[in-house]
Parts: sequence; structure tokens; C-alpha cells
Amino acid sequence: MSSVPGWANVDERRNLPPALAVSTVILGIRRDPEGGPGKLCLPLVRRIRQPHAGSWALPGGPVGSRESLGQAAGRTLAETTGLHPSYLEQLYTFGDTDRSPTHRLVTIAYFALVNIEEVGTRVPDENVAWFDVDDPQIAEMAFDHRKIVDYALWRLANKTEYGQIAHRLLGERFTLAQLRLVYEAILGKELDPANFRRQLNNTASIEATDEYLAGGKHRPPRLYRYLGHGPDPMEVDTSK
Amino acid sequence: MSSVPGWANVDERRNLPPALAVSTVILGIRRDPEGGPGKLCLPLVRRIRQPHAGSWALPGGPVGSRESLGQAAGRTLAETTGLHPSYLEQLYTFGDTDRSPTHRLVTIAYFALVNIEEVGTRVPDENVAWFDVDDPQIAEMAFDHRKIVDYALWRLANKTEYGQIAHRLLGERFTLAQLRLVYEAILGKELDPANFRRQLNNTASIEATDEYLAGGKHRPPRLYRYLGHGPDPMEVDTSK
DNA sequence: GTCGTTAGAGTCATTCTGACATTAACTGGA
DNA sequence: TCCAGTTAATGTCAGAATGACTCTAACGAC
Repeated sequence: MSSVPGWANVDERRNLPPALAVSTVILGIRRDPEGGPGKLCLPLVRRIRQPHAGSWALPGGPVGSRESLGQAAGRTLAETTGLHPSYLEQLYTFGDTDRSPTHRLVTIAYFALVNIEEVGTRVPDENVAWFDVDDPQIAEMAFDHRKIVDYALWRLANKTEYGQIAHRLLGERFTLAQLRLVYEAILGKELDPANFRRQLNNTASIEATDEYLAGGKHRPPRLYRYLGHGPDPMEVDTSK
Repeated sequence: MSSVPGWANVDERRNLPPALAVSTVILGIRRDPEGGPGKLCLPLVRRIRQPHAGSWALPGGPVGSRESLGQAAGRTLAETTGLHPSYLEQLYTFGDTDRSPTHRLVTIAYFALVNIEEVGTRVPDENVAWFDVDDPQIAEMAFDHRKIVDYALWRLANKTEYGQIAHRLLGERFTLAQLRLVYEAILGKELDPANFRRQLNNTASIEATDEYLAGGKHRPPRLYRYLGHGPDPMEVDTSK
């Protein structure tokens, strides 16, 4: 077991308590102006301090002693990006001993979704930026954060219940075409509009309203809304 | 915010670092001698020290400074119960501020499966015991451990991929009837043997061997084996 | 009005599912 | 040895779900 130059010796930090932090992968869909399939994207913050100064990292920070883990995730997200996500779910806890070169770091990662209207907005300064998830600029990230993002994408694709997820990404009312674009962005393939409509009508998780989306060039589509019911008992309440 | 008698004042522990621990929900299936549907059960340890002395708790313990979280879960499980599970997956991290009356406690909960042959065995002393998950004796448990068990059961029932789970509960070779009993125990309902066989043949996740289970009174059933491939990239490697 | 576009409903062949019947292979007792 | 009883494994069939496709309705642009 050799000592790496510039790294604290492992034995020196043997009896230090581990640092507890939260990080949040917050995904949104970037609209395609031409109406094509949207792309999943997320905000990242540039690290100011060592280690990994200058690299892009997930928004997050240390856990306060009098806040729950979910509260810490929401607080640090608001402080660094100004975003208040409508969906927050614990993703995974990363605690390998070599995650940070300077100390033992245990990070509880959270997974959030942001309404499509807020994507790209609320950027407080040049140290916060939105990236498409497949942007080559973020092929490498600070710490093991790229691994965290990849796991969040895997979890999203393997969700059995997309209903509430799509609803969180879109907001209160949405058209079936918008909803279909969300599913297509997550699944990475095109879906037949007619069959998509039929399947949603069978599962009674969304409801037609008597409103229509005005302003388009063509026939106005009907607006739908999601009938709540979260199946995961561990979803974080962000209603406050 | 009043002070509870016998509890440390919240302000007194404000600046103490949080204690990091792991706990493991390790589920097995208890065979029904009459061949009926098996029952999910798990080993628990009786707490010796305060708080919650005398109550049943999940096996676990503090995280060492030079071990990963998964290693800590496997080590504490072996130390307290002698079990070496073949499947170990991170479940959830519990970090509410009121989990323990004496200090801020953050627990990374793990979820393990034990082979049916080991259920009820390896009980080192009277402070370790196996319980059916619906045993009224464990309707209440130490800390928030009952909540952790319930969440593990929810996750198990909501898994999309039962293949590898069933395989971990049963061992290397198994008959289709045994596999069906595992599915029935998890899903809580009976399945048609013929349709069950047909579905498994379509998904090529198990393979027929040319061996048969001898010793029964009737026609010997063919043995099958599971073709590996874990879909969850965060499953813990217990092969060491 | 017509044309182009999108919303939304309908058609049909294929596949999947649940329920049930049938045949095969073994043990134990008459 | 033959038969009854039990379990393993396969087959059948109607109804449901699915994928690919067509058809009609409703809008704006011209």
C-alpha cells in the first residue's frame, strides 16, 4: 500500500470521522425548438476549491447536524442553483474509501426532476451551467460524480412507473404529445402516437381536462393532468 | 421544542459528528414441510446496550474508516449472525435527526438474500433468532428498524427482475416448482405451473440441465440453473 | 374555399396471458 | 405385476394486449 504524492497518507486519516455530504442529480428535458425529441440535461457547478478545482461537479454540500438528509439535498440545491425541484428521491450512498484524495467522504446522492419550464434558467453565475447528459465536456467530472450521473440515468430508464416522473418534468397540465416526448427521451426510442394514447387510457393514471392548448398553428391538443399516487414510500416530500 | 426525559438535549449534540452505521435486512424463505408456499423470514439480534436494550434489531454496526460501506455490511453481518449472503444490495440511507435518542445516527441499510439451506441455521447464541416477517413479536423493533424491514419487503415485491433474486435464494440448481414457490412467496399469490414454465422458457434467463432431482416419491423433476447477468450496476460483489 | 399539419379514433394481424385439459414418469400398495 | 395416486411437463383455446397502419376531425395559412 503505497502513498500517492499529494494525497494524504491513508493512515493519517484513520481515526478522523467521515465527512457526510449530499449531492443531487437533477434532470430536466431541454425542448427541441423543431419539436424533435427533447434531451435530458442537468445543471452542474464548477468547483472552486481543491480537490478537483475547476472540474464540474454535482450541486451539493455537507449535511447539517439538525437537518434530515433530504432537507440537506434540497437546501444545498437551492443555495447553489436556485432550483426548487418538484421531485426528490434518494438515489444511492457512495462511501468507498478512495472517493476523495484528502479525506474519507460519504455522499448520499439524490435524484431530482425539474420542470421543463425551468431548464436553463436560474443560473446565478458563470460557475453554474446546464449540460446535456451526453455532452463530451462532462465525460469526466469531479470525484466519482460521473458514475453517480450514469447510475441516475440507469435508474430513470428502469423505472416501472413513469407516470409521476413525466408529470414532474412537465408540470400540472400537458398534452399527450408532450408526454410522449418525455417517454421517448427516457426510453431513447420513438413511440407510436396512437398506441401511446391507447395505453394511457387503459391505465387510469391521467385524466383528460376540458381545456385545450391554444396558440399553435394547427389543431389545438387537449390538455391532460396526472392523477397522483406515488408508489415509492421513500419519496421525499418537497411540498414543505 | 421540549426536552424529553432521559434523552440528550438536542443542542448538546449539535456539533458532534454523526455516527455512521450499517444495518442489513437479510431475507430467506422458510420451507413449508407440507410443500405449501414458503414464508419470508429474517434473523434479528437482541440489543444488549441502551438505547432500546432488549429489543430486536437488524444485524449491523459502525462503519470502519478503511472499509467500504458494502464491506462493512458484510463484515457486521458475519460477526453477528455468521451468515455470508450471496446477494447484497444497498437499500436506503436513513438519516432523520430523531432516529436515536442519544446521538445523530445515519444508517446505510443493506438488503441481502440468504440461501434457503441456511435459513434457521448458524445461530450463535440466544441473542440471535429468526422471525417470519409477519410475526407479531417483531411488529415493533428497535430504532426505526421496522420501517427498514417494511421498505425492504416493498422493494422486493416491486423488483422487475426476479430471476437473480430467486436464484440467490435457492442456490445453484433448482427445480421449476421450487422457483415457482419463491415467486409465490414474494408476490403473495399462487401461480399456474404451466404458464409459469412457459414464461420462463421465453425469457432465456434460466437453462435446463440434464440432471433430475432424485429421491422424491413421484416423477423426478428436471433441474435448472440461472444464467447470470445482474441488471443493477450497484449490486455489491460478495465474491471477494 | 383548399392545402398542409397535427389531434385523435379505428382496424387488423400477431403475440401474450390465464384457465384448463392432457400426457408422461415415478412410487407404493394390492 | 398391475393399478391407483401423485407430480412433471406439454398442449389447447379464448380473451387481452401489442405493434403497425389507416382514416377522420380540427385547426391555421393562403
